[in-house]
Amino acid sequence: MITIKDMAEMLGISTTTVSNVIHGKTSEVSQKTVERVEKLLDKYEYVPNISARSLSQNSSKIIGVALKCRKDKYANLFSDPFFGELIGALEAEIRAQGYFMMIYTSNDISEIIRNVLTWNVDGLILVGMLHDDFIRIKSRYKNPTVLIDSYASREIMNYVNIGLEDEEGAYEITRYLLKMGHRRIAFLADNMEGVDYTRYLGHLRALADYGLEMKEENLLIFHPGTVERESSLRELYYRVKNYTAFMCCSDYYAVLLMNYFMDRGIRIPEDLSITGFDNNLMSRVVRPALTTVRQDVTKKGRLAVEYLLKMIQGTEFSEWDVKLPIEIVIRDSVREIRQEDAGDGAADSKDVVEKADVCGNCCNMDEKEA
Amino acid sequence: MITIKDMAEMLGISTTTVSNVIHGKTSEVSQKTVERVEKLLDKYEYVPNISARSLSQNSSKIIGVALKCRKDKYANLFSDPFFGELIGALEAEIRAQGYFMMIYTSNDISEIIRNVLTWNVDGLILVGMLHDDFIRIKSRYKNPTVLIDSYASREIMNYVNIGLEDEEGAYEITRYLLKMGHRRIAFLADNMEGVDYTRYLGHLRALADYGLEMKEENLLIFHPGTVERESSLRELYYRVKNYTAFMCCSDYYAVLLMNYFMDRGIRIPEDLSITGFDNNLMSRVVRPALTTVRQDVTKKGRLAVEYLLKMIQGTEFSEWDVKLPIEIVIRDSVREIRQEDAGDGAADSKDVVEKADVCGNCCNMDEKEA
DNA sequence: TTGTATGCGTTATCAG
DNA sequence: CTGATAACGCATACAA
Repeated sequence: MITIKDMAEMLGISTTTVSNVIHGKTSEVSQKTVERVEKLLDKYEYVPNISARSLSQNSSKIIGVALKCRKDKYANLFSDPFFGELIGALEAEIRAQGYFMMIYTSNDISEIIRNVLTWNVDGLILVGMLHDDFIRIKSRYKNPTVLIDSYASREIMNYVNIGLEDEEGAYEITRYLLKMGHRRIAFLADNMEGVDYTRYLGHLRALADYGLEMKEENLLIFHPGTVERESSLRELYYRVKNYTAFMCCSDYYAVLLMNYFMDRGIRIPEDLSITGFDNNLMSRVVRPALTTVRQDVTKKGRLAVEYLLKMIQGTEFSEWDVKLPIEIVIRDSVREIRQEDAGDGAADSKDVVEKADVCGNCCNMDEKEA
Repeated sequence: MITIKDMAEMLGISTTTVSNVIHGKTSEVSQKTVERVEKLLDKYEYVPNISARSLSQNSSKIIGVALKCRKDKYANLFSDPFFGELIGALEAEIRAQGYFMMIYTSNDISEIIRNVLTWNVDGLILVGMLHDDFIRIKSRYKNPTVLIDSYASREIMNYVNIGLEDEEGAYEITRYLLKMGHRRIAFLADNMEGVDYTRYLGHLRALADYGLEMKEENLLIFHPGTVERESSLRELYYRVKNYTAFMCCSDYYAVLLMNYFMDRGIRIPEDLSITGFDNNLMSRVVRPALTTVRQDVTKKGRLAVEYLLKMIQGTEFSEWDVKLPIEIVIRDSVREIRQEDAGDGAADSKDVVEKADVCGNCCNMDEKEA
């Protein structure tokens, strides 16, 4: 590892000159010197030491990406293809802009804060944070920050969020279910804050349009990492006859349920309709293909990086709330039911046969490692 | 951001003493001073500056993870859940060990080298590199390096690879297909080097056991990123009647093909059997569930980090080649055919109906961004 | 056109 | 027990 100092000594010139050549401040340097330096640069394949540069410039060229994983410690967050896609998009864009990406996944906000400060990252992207988390981080970390999929309240300064028309998406897909004749619809989420809560509001609005109220027994909340448990799935299975449709807050859950139910003889969509949210790889690959809400994850990632860099370069957004459009993707997981059927919905689900589970691993995915 | 110097000044003591307290070298410091320093540490929530530490220690606490993506520039590598799982496992383990992870995905080896050197990473994990790439990297980067899923030749020093019983896996699953009566088996891979080539060898060995030879038309190679193209899929579709089974080198491809074929009326496994490799999320979620080769991705990641840290701590492995065991997972994507049927295999595939593609996005996933 | 000097935050050596 | 000082590699203000 050759350094600027080494080369300066070799050529009998000062480090300043070498540095100037490296940074193309060639107007200040004689042509001869430039050539001599460049020859060495090339010969020894000089690579700058970022730590040193960070220290002297007080800028690290790192973009931190922090994901709060509310799951168990050992669960693998990236099992959900949504996160895989998002991380991939972020990485590509960050690199394309000449920055470096450092990921932190933790359920401990102080750990995230420590990491971000210790690396002196130039900017921070927070995924799926709740209001309080954001406040805590901002109280210690002063550099530009962009949120993805967060719903922090408006009082905060420098609030930039790249989100989705969540309310609209939930509204539209609920309306679709209603239009298809469904009346007893279960709403499944893993929390009642942020994104999921907003989707819940959209769900309510659609119901209201049809003069319906949300019944308590239709609201199914399973904390993150618990839906995958056999006990939860079994519970849902026993309650399935109460509904004609499940509306899930992610494709991940929808696909999980769909397979669990199908493996036990419930026909989708004949006995039960089901919808997802995200339009990720699995929703397209599963059969029957999942009716869901499309979002452009790649664009989400790219926009987040774009805004962040603008902020790093000095642009001030005192408040900015991007909501990417959604789109309903109708595939094959929802059936139309005539209104007179609606009353007894999955009535024929009494025929359900307890079948061997050919998908054992699938249901316990996240428990494997624990 | 308070620094050691700041605190030293406040207390009227030297930075050395503060540093000693921070690192628990408390035997050298009086009890009083320790307390005074700790109070400040706490009050100002001191966080060390890693750049400075890197510089003075010549050790960055960073583990680099480099993925060579041979796909198009804009393709998202993490679409394949295998990589998502692997990255998740690596991240968790690296963090648990008190290190930081920095990811580079690039098809340009020099770029990877530059990044690794510029950050002075303490250790490097290379995923899916070929022999030449490894040599190039090692010629410039001298710190510990662990390979994942590589097949570099044995002459190299400090060669540590965490791999799989690839040959065995391919052998077993091919034998299974043969046992089920299949004789006209297509072998689908995206290259003929490294992992895929080893799997090919296993495939050949199984065929030989049955006194069969590999026919040229049974070897299907599609370069990375090209299988997803409509044209490739269509080509495969037209050739499908020549085979009774497809053996794919990844679940990703298997699932891709399976859905494309099914959407066009080919019944799986009745008309065509299909197998994968990895046992990732999709293989479990798809229907018919995919018969495949199981590997423990989480363990792969954990082992890689484990070995790397041992090397960083000074253990010398002059050569080490871990091959994790595989296991055939029999699900529903392969049917048994009587030997007399084998001759005309997918004969009834002449009934195939060209159906609307309900899975439009799926096939062009990677082209969306291009 | 080139060089000198200084600072960034931390750790380590060695002397008091 | 404590402190002064140098060193890590780079960039920059200021001199020459």
